[in-house]
Amino acid sequence: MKRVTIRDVAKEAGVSVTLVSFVMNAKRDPDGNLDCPVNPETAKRVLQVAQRLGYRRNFAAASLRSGRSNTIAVIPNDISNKFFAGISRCIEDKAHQLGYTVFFASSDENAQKLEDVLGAVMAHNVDGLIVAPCAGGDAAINKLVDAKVPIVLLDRDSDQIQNVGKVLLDDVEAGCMATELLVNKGYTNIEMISYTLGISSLSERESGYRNAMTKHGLVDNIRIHYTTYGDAASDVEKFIKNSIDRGVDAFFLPTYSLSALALSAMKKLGLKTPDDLAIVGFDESDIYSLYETTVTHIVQPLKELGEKSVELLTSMIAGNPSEVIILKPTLCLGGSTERNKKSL
Amino acid sequence: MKRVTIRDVAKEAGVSVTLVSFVMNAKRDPDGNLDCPVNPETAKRVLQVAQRLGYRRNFAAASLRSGRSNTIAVIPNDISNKFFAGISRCIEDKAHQLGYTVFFASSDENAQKLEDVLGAVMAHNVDGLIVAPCAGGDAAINKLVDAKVPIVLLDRDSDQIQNVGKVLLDDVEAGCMATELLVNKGYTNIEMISYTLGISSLSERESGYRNAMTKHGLVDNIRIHYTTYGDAASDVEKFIKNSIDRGVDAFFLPTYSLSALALSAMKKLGLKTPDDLAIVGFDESDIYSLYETTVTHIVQPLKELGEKSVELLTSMIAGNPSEVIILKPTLCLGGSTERNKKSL
DNA sequence: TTGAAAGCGTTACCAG
DNA sequence: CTGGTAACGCTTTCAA
Repeated sequence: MKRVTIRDVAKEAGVSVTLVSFVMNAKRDPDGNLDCPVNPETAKRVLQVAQRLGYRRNFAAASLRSGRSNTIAVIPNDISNKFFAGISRCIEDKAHQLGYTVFFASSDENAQKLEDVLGAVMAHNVDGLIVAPCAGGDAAINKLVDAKVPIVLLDRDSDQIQNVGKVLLDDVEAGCMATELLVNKGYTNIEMISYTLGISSLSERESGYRNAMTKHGLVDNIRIHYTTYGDAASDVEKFIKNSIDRGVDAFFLPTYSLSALALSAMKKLGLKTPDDLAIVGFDESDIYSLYETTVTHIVQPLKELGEKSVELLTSMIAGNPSEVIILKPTLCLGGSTERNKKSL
Repeated sequence: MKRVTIRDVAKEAGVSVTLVSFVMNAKRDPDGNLDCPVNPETAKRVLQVAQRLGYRRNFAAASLRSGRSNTIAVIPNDISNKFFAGISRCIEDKAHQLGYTVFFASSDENAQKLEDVLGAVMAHNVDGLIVAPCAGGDAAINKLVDAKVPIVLLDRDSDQIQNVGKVLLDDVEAGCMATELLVNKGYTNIEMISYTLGISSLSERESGYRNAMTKHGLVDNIRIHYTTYGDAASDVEKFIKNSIDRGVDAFFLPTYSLSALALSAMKKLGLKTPDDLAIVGFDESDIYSLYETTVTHIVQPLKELGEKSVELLTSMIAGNPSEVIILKPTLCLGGSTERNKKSL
């Protein structure tokens, strides 16, 4: 079961390896014709022979020679988290469609691990990277930027990193949207819980919250509680418990995990939404519709985020300049922000 | 910014490329010493030079020459679904730890797409595959088995595929466990909803249900409703609605998505668990603890499934024989099966 | 313990 | 339009 090489095809078709290489690399133009300097007759014969022999290009050899690998790497903090799992699927589909195969590796919000996996994927000659930078990871990423590796930052920005493509959510708008909805529904004592992760998406959602509160004359009520992944479960419960005594009437949770923890804490504490506390959550999940009262939440355009990042990256790989793409969040209304109404 | 090659290192260290290659491929033995036929002094010098020059192996070249790539591919039906997203993370961590980089690609329960992505990853010389076979995908997988590609079947079995490793859940036991719990709690009119997917995990969970019902003299109450991904939402609601009239008192849902749909339908229909209907769901999710009544569910050992599959695959890549590993599910009790009790 | 040299399968370059 | 041939960077004999 020896591997069929370009040489076997060439011999069988009675042409040179060069011809075969041309044909195999040719793209079909809109008319379905091969776009290469080869006699169509010959090309067709080569194609048939290749098909018959079961030839498949050896990417390792092609990569070694050409420097390109038709491979990209996607590095989120955790591929199993809801947001990235969804987006990864969109990335994968788009990449496959464009002829790329994709490596996935999680950085774990850990700069050292990020550097590790960057090293690992670069050793495989990936043509480009889609990365969600974690705190402290700027240096490692910049090293690759300097080495001219095409990179797209996804979901998180970093002003320490220049000359890369960016596909981001308008996080300020997201925070603003959530807060203003609450204000418009009559809530005033609105607080927020966030992680001390040092990533742009969170800090911008916080800015959005602050801006909106300030704009509506609620600057004195601004309060953001901070926690970490490890302590989140107990911290969130504590924050919520204490807040009730202080007369807080609404919480904005800027990530899915914080939203789930908040709902869980409320259930445990016997608090109801919206009666005891209004809630605006983040990202999509079954829990928002299955919770006793449906939960209002901010929705990110996953499909677009994923597809745009692949499109931008491949465009950069092809030599085009980097771009910054900012996508808009949308709001999905639930009962958790409907003051004085019992909702579905 | 030219790439540092083994030659550069050799020249700089004043040794031959062979030596450098030896050193770079040597594994550290338990004492931390390099396990290769090279003078320790020389080895150390080479290592230092490599470090200083920032050398990193070019896997494309290594792969071309050696036939190995230090790459594996993981092909679930959908990397964004809850179960596979979780397991992918475990696979990724273990693979990284063993020095492998991993491609992910979804088959979409589509035999043609499976064949596509198999072709794509094989062209990249992956050393082995972890696959969750979809209906009709046996032929494509068998072609690779015949080509001696090490393969581990994960989560789903197929008796059409021989000579591969397998890491599976004891799905019969899972179905049995769920059913017997319900029987022991006093439920007798227990039904099940499943997909017509033609995959082993589902059909074995059905067998478990049937076995348990039969064993407890409830053979006449056996009833499995079938649906498809596309129609699931409306079908599940219909099944549940009709079942109430027939006096059904419990449902076993053998996947996460069916569980979520069932809970959603019940909410919509104003049915309560366990009062109107007892529920046993599948896989882990926040919804089971956040639902009005906590939901009893079957838990798969994700971490073990992921890690074992990587360990088995790498062992097979190293030339060891294939194995079949069957892991046991566990039960997580909630209020949804507590007849006549109002639970947390 | 060390080194020279032969490829691995492609693509890129240069001729015809 | 077509074909020869030299790399690409590494691993792997084989010899010293």
